[in-house]
Amino acid sequence: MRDGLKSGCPINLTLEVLGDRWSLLIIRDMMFGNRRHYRELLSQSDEGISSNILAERLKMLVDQGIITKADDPAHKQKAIYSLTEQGISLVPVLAHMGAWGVRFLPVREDLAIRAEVLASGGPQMWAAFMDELREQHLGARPHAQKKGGRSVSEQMQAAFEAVCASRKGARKTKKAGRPARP
Amino acid sequence: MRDGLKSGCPINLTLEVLGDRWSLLIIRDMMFGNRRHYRELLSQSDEGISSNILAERLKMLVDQGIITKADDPAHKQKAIYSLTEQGISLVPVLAHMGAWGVRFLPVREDLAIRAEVLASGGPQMWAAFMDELREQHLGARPHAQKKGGRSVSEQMQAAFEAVCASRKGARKTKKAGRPARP
DNA sequence: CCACGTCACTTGCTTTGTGCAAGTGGTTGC
DNA sequence: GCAACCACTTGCACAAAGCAAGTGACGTGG
Repeated sequence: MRDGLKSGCPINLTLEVLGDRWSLLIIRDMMFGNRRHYRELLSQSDEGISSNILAERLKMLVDQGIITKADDPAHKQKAIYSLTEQGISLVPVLAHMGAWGVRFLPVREDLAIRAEVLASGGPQMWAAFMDELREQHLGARPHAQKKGGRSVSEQMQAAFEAVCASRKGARKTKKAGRPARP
Repeated sequence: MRDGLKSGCPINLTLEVLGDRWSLLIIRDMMFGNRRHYRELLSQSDEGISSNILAERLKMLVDQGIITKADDPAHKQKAIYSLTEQGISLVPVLAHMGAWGVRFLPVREDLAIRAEVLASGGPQMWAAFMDELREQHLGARPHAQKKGGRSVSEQMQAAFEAVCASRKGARKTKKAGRPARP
């Protein structure tokens, strides 16, 4: 079953590519954490991926056309991994998975805030975020106005820091006037 | 990995529940193929799940609150599995995964048509489909008008049969389309 | 009322995949 | 020149997947 496909069903094929414990976490880190190097993905991962698994998955994701690998011009032994359009197209999938996790699973508040922001922003915000990713990963030109001058990543980051601050201050005013999820 | 959570990130938690090769396929069959019994899930699966894996995953999905198990009143030795609201909430995730697969992977035309219909219908159609699932699985009352009198499952089924018919023109039916119960 | 098929699983065993620790050879900064 | 760093690779233990066969409760026809 290495390349022997169990069936041509789109959901099955998607699962054969991404249906393991690590691939989507790597993509998540590249998308939301802006990790572009092997070492960053290895040591800044919240879940502690091991080096052989990371190497194998990166290779597989490159083979599948979900990411690309390029030399870092600033550092000969480093490689830069970038999302392709195919990888960027996973934003809605990850957004929905995050929203589902936030709603039904015991998530940690600070780690959930990005998913909440993204979920509450809806498809419009996802599209804006995908444009930002195209800029960062594909070198595309920005073609959409940023709402209020803040990028989606900045909004997520700000919300994250706000939650961290309010957690630290135990009983601080909640700054976000963001609509709570249903 | 047994119960030890790697992190409280919503995407990671979702993957710990659903990030294996079979769970989402079982849910897909329950959603789109209306398989409600162990035997149906076992023998009508396109991918050929084995009995022990199916039994284990069903137990896990029940534990996670994604499905429920009940006695079949018509047949004492049968059990009926139903999606919970938590399971039904996976419709958008599956819809996006299907759409992604259709766009980027070598799907088989006839198996992809349902995903295409659902993707083109957008969030509105997903909501309608979720209402139909609430009827079938939770015994909820229909509370939305069906567009043109056709349910979403009927629309998907009709599109599937249309594709099968046009393929049959080219000689043979490979994988006989088994009609899902309406 | 009993033989036989069906039901939802279990069990035993082999094959495959995953995860950790340690190691590799090349590169960079001092 | 050499220690630290880089992206991996190797070896080995263990967990999960897969297959075949088995289990006992149940249902059905004669």
